[in-house]
Amino acid sequence: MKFEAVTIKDIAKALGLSTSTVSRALRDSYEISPETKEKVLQYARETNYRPNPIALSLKEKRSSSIGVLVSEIANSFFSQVINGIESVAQERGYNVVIAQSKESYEREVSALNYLASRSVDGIILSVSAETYDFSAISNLYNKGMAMVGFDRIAETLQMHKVIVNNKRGAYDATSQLIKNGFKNIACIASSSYLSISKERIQGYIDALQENNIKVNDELIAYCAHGGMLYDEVEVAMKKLMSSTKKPDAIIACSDKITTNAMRYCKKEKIAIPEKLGLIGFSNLDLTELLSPSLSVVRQPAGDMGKKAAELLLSMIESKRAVTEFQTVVLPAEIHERESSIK
Amino acid sequence: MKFEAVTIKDIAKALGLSTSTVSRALRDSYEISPETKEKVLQYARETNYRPNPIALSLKEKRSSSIGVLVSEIANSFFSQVINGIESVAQERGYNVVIAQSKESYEREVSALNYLASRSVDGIILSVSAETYDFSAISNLYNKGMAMVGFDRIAETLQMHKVIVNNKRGAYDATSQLIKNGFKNIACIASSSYLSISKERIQGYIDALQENNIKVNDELIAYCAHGGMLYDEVEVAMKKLMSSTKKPDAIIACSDKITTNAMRYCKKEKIAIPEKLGLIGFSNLDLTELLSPSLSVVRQPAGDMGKKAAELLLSMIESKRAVTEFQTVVLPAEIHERESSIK
DNA sequence: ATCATTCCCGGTATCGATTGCGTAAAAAAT
DNA sequence: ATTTTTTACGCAATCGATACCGGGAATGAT
Repeated sequence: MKFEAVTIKDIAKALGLSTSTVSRALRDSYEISPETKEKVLQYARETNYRPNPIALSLKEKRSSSIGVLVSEIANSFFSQVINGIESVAQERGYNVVIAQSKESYEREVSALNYLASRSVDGIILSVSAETYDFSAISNLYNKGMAMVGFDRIAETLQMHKVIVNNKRGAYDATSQLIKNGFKNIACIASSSYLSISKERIQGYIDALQENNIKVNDELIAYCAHGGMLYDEVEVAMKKLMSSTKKPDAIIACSDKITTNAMRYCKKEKIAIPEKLGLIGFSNLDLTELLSPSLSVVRQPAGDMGKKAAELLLSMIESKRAVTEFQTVVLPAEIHERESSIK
Repeated sequence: MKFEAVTIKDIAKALGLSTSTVSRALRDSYEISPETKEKVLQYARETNYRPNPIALSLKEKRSSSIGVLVSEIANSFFSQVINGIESVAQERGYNVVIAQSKESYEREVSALNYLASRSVDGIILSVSAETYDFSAISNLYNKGMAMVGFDRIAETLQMHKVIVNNKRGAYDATSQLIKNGFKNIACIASSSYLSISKERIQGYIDALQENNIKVNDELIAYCAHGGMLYDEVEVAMKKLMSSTKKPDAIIACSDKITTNAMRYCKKEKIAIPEKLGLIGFSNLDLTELLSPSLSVVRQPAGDMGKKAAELLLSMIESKRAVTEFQTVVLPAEIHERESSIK
């Protein structure tokens, strides 16, 4: 048995009316007599009639759905963002279609094409760690697809963006390590291509310079896959820990990097914070239960998702082309716990 | 500017052919001459033609999309399940539409109607903690909507189901606490309505009885919202800790309950495992970094999602009605760490 | 040269809902 | 009683793609 919904045609046939009359009755048109309206409405209620959204989409050339492209759903930050997006979308009658890039440029491009070919009305995306060529995105964008970027954004593209104050977050985190007596602070970032990496590293550098600490390139490491793989974080940690001036603290620039760095320390029995201070960007909601409790820079992920969805829907629903682009910058929260206090 | 894709009509007009010819050429019909085919295919490639899935959906009466209904996306277990579902769906040309119940029966029903009205071809769902009336689900199911349940299933409904061996998982976890010398073991479960609660409690009881420990109802607590709210877990913990025979260990039956119980202990300075042993169901991927490292029963969430998606797609794509229903039971993994070892 | 067959392709209905236009019947105006 | 207006509804096109049916032209057969 196949799921078959009641159509306007069924109602028309049952009541001996034409489909146009039924349609107009349902939309409460003045051209329909009160008695006919009542009959139609009652029958529609009884049969639990719902307009077929696919037929509507075809007619209206819009699908009332938005695509979300992230590197990985099973990542607390992204799932919190999706949570925010979904709440706004649901409220406004849109559904959310999700796709993952798994930090692969290739998968990102195919996911974009997939979403476009699935006729979503707009796309909210955070680029993969491998992405430095934004032409696939800009092509789609230039064809008129509504798009909003968040977190990892394509800097060169003119579009609405939702980010946190990454530089400030990293600056505050680094300053805090300095204030707590750490002298030789290293930084592990995601892929060097990413906007967030650049901004966070800049915040780190600014804090060092403001405290008259020389910036040492040897103490900056990158993870090409955004820390998704434990191994790349281990490599980065090994490199840092074997540098000529061994660091006494680390600022980690993403969720996965932070936790994988912690894993490495546990494995190598490096005491945190005694031997190595640690603070990292993270949206896990139990960092205070870690051992030691973890100091984090937290992004307001839910709010970011909500804001991105609102921007996208306003673009989709605006009559004329959008020419002014907003970059919404939300504040990052710092939670100082044990891991960054000597 | 609105996103406008190339249609079959555009191709027909450009090449001076009819839409039917173009359609057939694209589908490589024998009725079309090789020259015409080549012209059409080339033009389609140049213009990056993609068939409009909405038009196809309307014609074929299927949308090539599946709905997923979970209580909360931002929950590691569910996001891992969705991850698995998405990987299978993507591969088979389906997209995934997500909806959340937030543990509310009302939201669950409206989300179900929403998904059905959005013309998904099938639904994968895990019921909310509030749900004990499965009529909304069975109504939809009886109308012919393909559905697969996972984790929290509707026991009375005849449908494909994917679960873990909950009884065994809880049995093993409890046995382990007993083996480690805990004498007075309490259990905190989700809502008493849920299949998983019943099964896990049964596993707990079986383990106690097998070890000749009297089951004490005072030591079984429930969380109506599945532990989603910290407060309900705190209430449960307080109740347990003030019972006549104060427990020396706890088995927690969901992700949120486990971590919130740990939060409570931290807040109340109850030493784990010295004062209170703890083991819980959880799919967080950093439980080994917690303080103390947390003993968990872990569900193979990704595999559950994959299996559920495969079952659903086979249902959707099968010609005839499905009459034999599978219940796939995957093993739960036990990870013994510090929190359950005295 | 005439008829039949094959090859290629176009016309049109269909899916469900909306909407501009046309129109019969009833009501109102003259 | 005739004309005009209003009421209340149906017809048909539309959105994009597919598929059944039908038909013109070229080829082959007789």
